Amino acid sequence: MDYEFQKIEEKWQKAWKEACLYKVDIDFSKPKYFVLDMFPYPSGAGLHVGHPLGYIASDIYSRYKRLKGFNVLHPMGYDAYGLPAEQYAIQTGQHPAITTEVNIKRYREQLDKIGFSFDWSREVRTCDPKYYKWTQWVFIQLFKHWYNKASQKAEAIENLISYFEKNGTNGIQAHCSEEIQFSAEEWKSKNEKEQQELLLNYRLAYLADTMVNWCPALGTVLANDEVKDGYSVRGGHPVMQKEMKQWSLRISAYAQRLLDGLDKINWSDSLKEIQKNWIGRSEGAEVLFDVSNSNHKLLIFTTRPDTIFGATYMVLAPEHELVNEITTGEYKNAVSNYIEETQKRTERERMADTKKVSGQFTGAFAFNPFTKQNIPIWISDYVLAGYGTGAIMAVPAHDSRDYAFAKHFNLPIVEVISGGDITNEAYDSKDGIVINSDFLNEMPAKEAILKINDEIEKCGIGKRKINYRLRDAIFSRQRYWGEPFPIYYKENLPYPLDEKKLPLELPEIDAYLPTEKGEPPLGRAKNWTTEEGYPLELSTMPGFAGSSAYYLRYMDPNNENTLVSKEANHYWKDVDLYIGGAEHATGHLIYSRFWNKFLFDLGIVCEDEPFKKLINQGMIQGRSSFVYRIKNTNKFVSLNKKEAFDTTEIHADINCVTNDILDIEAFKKSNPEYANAEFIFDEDDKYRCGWAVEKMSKSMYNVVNPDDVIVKYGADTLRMYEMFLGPLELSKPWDTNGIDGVHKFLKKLWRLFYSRESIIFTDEEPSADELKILHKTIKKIQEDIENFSFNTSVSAFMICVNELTDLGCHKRKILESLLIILSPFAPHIAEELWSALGKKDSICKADFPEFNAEFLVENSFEYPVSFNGRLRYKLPLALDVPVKEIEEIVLKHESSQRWLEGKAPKKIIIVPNKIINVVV
RNA sequence: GCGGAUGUGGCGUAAUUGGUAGCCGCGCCAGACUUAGGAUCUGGUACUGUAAGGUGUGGGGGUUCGAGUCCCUUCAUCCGCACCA
Repeated sequence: MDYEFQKIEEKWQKAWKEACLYKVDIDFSKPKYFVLDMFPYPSGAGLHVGHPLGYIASDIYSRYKRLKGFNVLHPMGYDAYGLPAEQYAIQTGQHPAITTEVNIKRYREQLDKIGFSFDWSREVRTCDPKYYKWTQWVFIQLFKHWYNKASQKAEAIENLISYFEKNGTNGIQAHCSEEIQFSAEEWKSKNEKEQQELLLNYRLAYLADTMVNWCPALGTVLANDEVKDGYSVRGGHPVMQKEMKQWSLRISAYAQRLLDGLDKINWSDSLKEIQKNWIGRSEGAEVLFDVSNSNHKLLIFTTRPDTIFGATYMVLAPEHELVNEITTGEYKNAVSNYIEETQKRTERERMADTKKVSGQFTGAFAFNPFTKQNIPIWISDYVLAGYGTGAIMAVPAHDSRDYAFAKHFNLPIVEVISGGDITNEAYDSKDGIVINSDFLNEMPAKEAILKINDEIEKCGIGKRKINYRLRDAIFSRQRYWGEPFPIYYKENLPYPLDEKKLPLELPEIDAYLPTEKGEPPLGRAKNWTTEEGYPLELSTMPGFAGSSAYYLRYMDPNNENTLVSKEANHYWKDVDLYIGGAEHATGHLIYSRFWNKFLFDLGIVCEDEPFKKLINQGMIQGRSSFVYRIKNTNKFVSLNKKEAFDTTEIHADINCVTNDILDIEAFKKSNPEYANAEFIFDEDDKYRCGWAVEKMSKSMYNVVNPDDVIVKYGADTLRMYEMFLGPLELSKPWDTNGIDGVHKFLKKLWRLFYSRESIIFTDEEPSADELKILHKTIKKIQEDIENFSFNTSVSAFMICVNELTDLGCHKRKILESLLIILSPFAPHIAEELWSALGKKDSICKADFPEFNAEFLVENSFEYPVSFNGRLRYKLPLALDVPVKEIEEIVLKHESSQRWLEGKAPKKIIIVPNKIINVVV
């Protein structure tokens, strides 16, 4: 009887589906466990072998947890809105919903073949109105709430309104776009429109003019994390800065909580670090500088108030609102020229030459409140409008950027912290003693910061301030294929739709392009208004909208009355294990933490962090193969001989290559260009290819499709080989050649149950050796799974099966346990052999075997005996030999004589049951 | 520039957390069986040397009886951020 994986896998996949084996419900008799995968965007290319890596790992863990008695929620769905489907629609006229449907179907087929234990009854799709109803609903809640810094949580906008009615802004601690002040009377005297406008300053979802990353080629706005080096991440189109009225989410209100929350969650250090940097907290002070001969004051932010005596000039961002007002007559032209020039430069150009110093004096001076000196005010694009206050006090002696600027424009440099050599470079460090600074002199810099902050606050010229780099998230996209905003406009002001009207469904349009007026595609929709005739918002939501709360929807996917019921949320609580790629560090993973915290404030969810533990799986890279064509010929030379020729390296399709040997016939057929190719072979008449590890992609001809692997080796082999490749978190190249080893292992396992003719297991009692092998493996597998070290589990299984084969063990008591611990990794073969043992119920319902340490007890130990740390021979001894006696045995041992050379040893180290080391 | 991660055979990797470096698998070499096969099985395989031995975990230094593991330093690769005051 042979291992017919195709038949077996088909049979059990069907049986599991019919039995709804993986369907879960709330069950208070069992502890819950929620294992989540980052749901895929169903692209047209289908899955390649790298995509399921994380899914396999999470599936193994889910299956393991079930065997351990947990009620495991392990759902899957699709992040179905997105640019590629829309780009495809623009090109072909095909509705993106159709493309998406087709792609989802293909993904599902591929996923099903791998034998995952997903509860598909809970599937979500972000483009499904039943699903995005709740995305829209959360948006309305964000619109209807503001952030109270006093209570540190989101509160209903009605509370803010009644506060304004009583006190105006007096004493309010609200997170807002702009600090504004008005009295209760002023508030009450405003009309509806004016009040609504003011409220946008506080709402957590608000409409405002913002500088956005505009991508003309895609016709839309992009979030910061969707732009890299001035180009769009998707498509690589140029991105420019543009001011537009856009929806934003006030995520900055949650900056501190997002930072604090990182300490409570079990994520990798690198990922936490990325989020910390992205949030970018910095502690400092805001200080007001008077502009000389004027009533204007300049507010600056600094993290080094201790160096204020060294502030010899000031710099404003070119976009700073006071630039025009303070610039003196004779400098007006020069200043406006400079501003014009910086605006012309794209973001990318600005980043490309950060070393180039540029700036312009405004003619104005500011008064340094401590040195009592008038210092010149400059503008320069090295100061960013979007950070802090858009203005700085420049301390050239202790800030490298200020230093470069001062040197370039010949501005004074005054040393105020000792420890560096400011004739050469700025001394940026906080290690040093304050000098030239009046009452701060002789203090360590760190101490001086506290002292000067007190002084600044005492004088009323400023206050301590914490700044965050985290910007509010721009939430509008001028696109078709996304969630419509549940917003209509009355007198040009936004109002939320009645929640009972949700979902607001995406309308049909005649073309997936902007209108002639330059409106977004929804401008083409007919009757895109409320029943009363008010126009609806034309933008749609961005990609991260639908993924921000999907894990909550899985808890209660069909609930039509609420996002997630209290009952479901209190049972499933949060995601215990989340597996996905690190590329979402500053996008999805920060937005969904924000949404979750907001929903937590509203009492809708009971945990304030959504993902307790998170693992980033590494990327699977491609292993490309190369052939070497001699220039100007159609002749290819083998790797070993290529040095003698002038060659061009060309990607060969990896389907034509086995163990780096080129299949000549297949290669000739792979491209008409090669049909008549000639070859220079190695001595053994083989053509050897070169290789390199590269991204897996069509253009490199190195894509491996899981379907092909499954046809040839089966899903169980694929699953185990993906794990066998190496540690989950690491990137590693895929090399199909290695898969044989794993496949052979499964065949060898099969041989423990079946001979060529028949089933051969026995009911004999297991021997001590067999029990030892089994329990050693149980222990190892359990530890490995809990540490997510799946690669070492696979080799432990191989060792176990090798050893049992050597002992000729076919005993039921051993094999049963082995199958259970293997079943998370290779569920099909485990289920098949389980039923062959006569079991009626699925192996998924078995209990993970208890490890029993008694079976591992040894009665002797083979000591490695070292001389000066070098292993020389081995000495088997009983476990209970006393140290004193071991010493004697070692010294008398004939092998020792050679290394002692007649001398007495200086020292003998004996670690019982570990090692013996003789120091000579 | 700042922050994070990773460096071990020809390749993917392992090492009980300071105690026998190279487990498991690929590849390679040799052999067995055989309708010579991309099947199966057996043995070998870090480097060097005929051998005894010597060398060896990116490089250099240190702590220790003992270091892949700890400390200092340096190099390389990858990832993130980047004029963030």
